[in-house]
Amino acid sequence: VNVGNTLLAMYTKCWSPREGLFIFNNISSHSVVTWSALIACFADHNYGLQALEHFERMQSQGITPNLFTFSSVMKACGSLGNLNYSYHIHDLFVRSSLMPDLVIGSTLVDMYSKCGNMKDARQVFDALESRDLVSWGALISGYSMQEDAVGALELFEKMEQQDIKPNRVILLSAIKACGSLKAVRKGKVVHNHVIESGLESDLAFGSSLTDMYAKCGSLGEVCKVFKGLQNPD
RNA sequence: CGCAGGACGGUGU
Repeated sequence: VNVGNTLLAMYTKCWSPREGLFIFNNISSHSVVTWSALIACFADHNYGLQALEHFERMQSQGITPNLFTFSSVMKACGSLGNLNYSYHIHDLFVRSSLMPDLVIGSTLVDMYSKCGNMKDARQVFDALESRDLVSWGALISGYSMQEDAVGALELFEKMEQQDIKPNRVILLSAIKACGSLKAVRKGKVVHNHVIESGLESDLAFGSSLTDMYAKCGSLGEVCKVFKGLQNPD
C-alpha cells in the first residue's frame, strides 16, 4: 500500500501509534512531512519515547526538522518530563535558524512547565514576541499544575490588566488557583468572567466552581452554582 | 484549493 502525504497528513490525530507506524512503514518514500506526522502521532498519544526515538532516526537519515517536527518533539519532551532532552531540543531549535512562531512559543512554555521548570517556562514566555491565548494558557496552567497558585493568579491578573479576555482553559486554571488559595473574592471575579463568556453551562465549570467555593467555605455560592443562578449584581 | 505541530479543570480508577 502506498499512501500519499496528503492522506497521512489529514488523519494523523485519528490514528493510534500502531496504525500510524503501520501506515508509515507502507509509504515508500519519506519526507520531513511523513516523519513529522509520525512523530506527532506518537507525541499526541503520549508515546514520548517513541517520538524521540523516531526523531533521532529521522535526523540520522539526514532529514532536517521543520517547525512541525520541533513542536511535536517538544510536546513529547513535556509529556515525558524530560528536562535534559528539552534543553537539547530547544538548543537544536535555536541553532536551526527557523523562525519561531506562536505554536513553537507556547509549546516551549508548555514543555518547560511540564518538566516542572517554571523558571524557564516564564523566561520563554517573557521573551515571546507575540502571544495568544494559548501562550497565556500554557503558562497559567503550568503554574496551576505545579501548584503555584500565586503565580497562576498573578499572571491571570496581568491578563486582566491588559484587557485580554480569558478563555475556557485559562478560566479553569484560574478557578483552581482561587480554590487552592481560598481566595473567594477573586474567585467571584473569575466566576463573573465565566458568566460574561457565556460558559456557565459548560459542565466543567460546574464542578470546578463548586470545588473552588467549597474550598473557600462558601456554601451559599455552591448552592447558587448548582441552581445555575446568575449573579444578581 | 485542500493537507502534518501548541495550553485543559473537579471527581473516581
